[in-house]
Amino acid sequence: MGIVERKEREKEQRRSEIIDAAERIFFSKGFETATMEDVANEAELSKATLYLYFKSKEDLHFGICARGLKILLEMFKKAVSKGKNSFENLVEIGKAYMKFAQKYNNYFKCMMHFEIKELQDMECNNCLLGNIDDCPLIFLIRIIEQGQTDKSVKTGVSPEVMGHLLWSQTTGVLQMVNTKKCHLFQEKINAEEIIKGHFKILKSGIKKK
Amino acid sequence: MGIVERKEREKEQRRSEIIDAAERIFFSKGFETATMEDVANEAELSKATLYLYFKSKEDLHFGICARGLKILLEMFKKAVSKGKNSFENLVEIGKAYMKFAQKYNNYFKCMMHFEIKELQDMECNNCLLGNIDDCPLIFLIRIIEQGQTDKSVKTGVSPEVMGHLLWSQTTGVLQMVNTKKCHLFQEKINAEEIIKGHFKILKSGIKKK
DNA sequence: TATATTTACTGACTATTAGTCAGTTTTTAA
DNA sequence: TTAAAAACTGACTAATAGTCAGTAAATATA
Repeated sequence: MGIVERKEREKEQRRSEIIDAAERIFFSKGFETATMEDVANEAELSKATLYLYFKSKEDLHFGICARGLKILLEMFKKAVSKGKNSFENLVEIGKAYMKFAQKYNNYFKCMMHFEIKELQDMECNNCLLGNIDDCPLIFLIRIIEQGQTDKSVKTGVSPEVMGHLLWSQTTGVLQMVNTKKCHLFQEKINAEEIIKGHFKILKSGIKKK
Repeated sequence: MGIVERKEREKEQRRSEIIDAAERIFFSKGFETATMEDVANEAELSKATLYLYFKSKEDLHFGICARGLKILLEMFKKAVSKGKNSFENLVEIGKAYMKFAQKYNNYFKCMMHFEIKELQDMECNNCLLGNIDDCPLIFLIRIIEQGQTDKSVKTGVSPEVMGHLLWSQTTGVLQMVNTKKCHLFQEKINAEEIIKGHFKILKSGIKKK
């Protein structure tokens, strides 16, 4: 009977509408300041209803992050069709991550904010990435594997280690650029320049030849 | 009259005792979970008294961070006496940061946690580093300047940009290693290896020659 | 069609905690 | 000895995450 399916669809729909509302509220007011009551009003539901769909504010926060990760993974997938070889694909992935942090900077901030929190409820106690099967980091590692196979990427560091490194280094840079704008302005440093420099360093290192 | 000086000393002392108590509580219970009441009990003062010394929980949190930054700067200063030239000093500074994040991982976490928060009270709305005159990042930039002068460090990227980059890249890596232990274990990756790889990449880049 | 059951939802509640303030105690000055 | 200033606190408020008993709506059953 199709009623069960329809109900499931509607349930998923509600869940999605709540995340929509949460995004509008969280993105405009900030995660700390926004309240579940705010989200409930925005979603035209009672607060208690939110708790039928999300077990905590944290869980709702994670719901938004999951969307962000999905977008990011799609961008990574598109990026790898651009390069001539795996090394260039890595560069493209880097650019994609950069673009994501700019274009979807609300999602990016959301994810950073979630990562650093002392999580209470989540099974996997400390890792956003670990909660998503098909995650950008795993995808990145696969490309590095390919690159080491087709000899376009340096060996000597395992794909897992290199993947975690590129990911965390780039995340660190984007975090600085995205969340510390005022500091950069004080120092009269331009975000573009930072990111250009990041790729430059990653490619050729800091020691003068 | 020495009474004024003594009073000032005692006031500073109290402030310091409160931070001591806050560290014990925050480090053991976590920043979110720990309450001002907990800190007050630990400091054997009333909660209201805490607010005579710190204008908010955030401000107290910042008090702990400031201690961490002070320790880190001292470690940076010690580190630069080790290398033969400025390039090697940079490597030593990197190692020092790494050691700091391990040995004083409570302070490190505290600082990361503070950085990501949506700050309300602080004058400089978004930057921990901007609140400290004599900060590790500025120190790092000075060493890069020296390195570019004595030709041991590559030019082409300004000291400010390179400093921000090395800082944020390394922070990103340490953040991953320090706050996502469980994820690393799942992937069977060792923290040492990550950090070794980080320096390797920073020095020579990722592209196979 | 009438009734029972399951599902979706909510108003009113509790518990917790950051931050405040009027007032007390202690120390210093006159 | 008394007045003034400084250090401190108990008892409070306001805000908000999370709960729960109960209502309303949709679906299944007879």
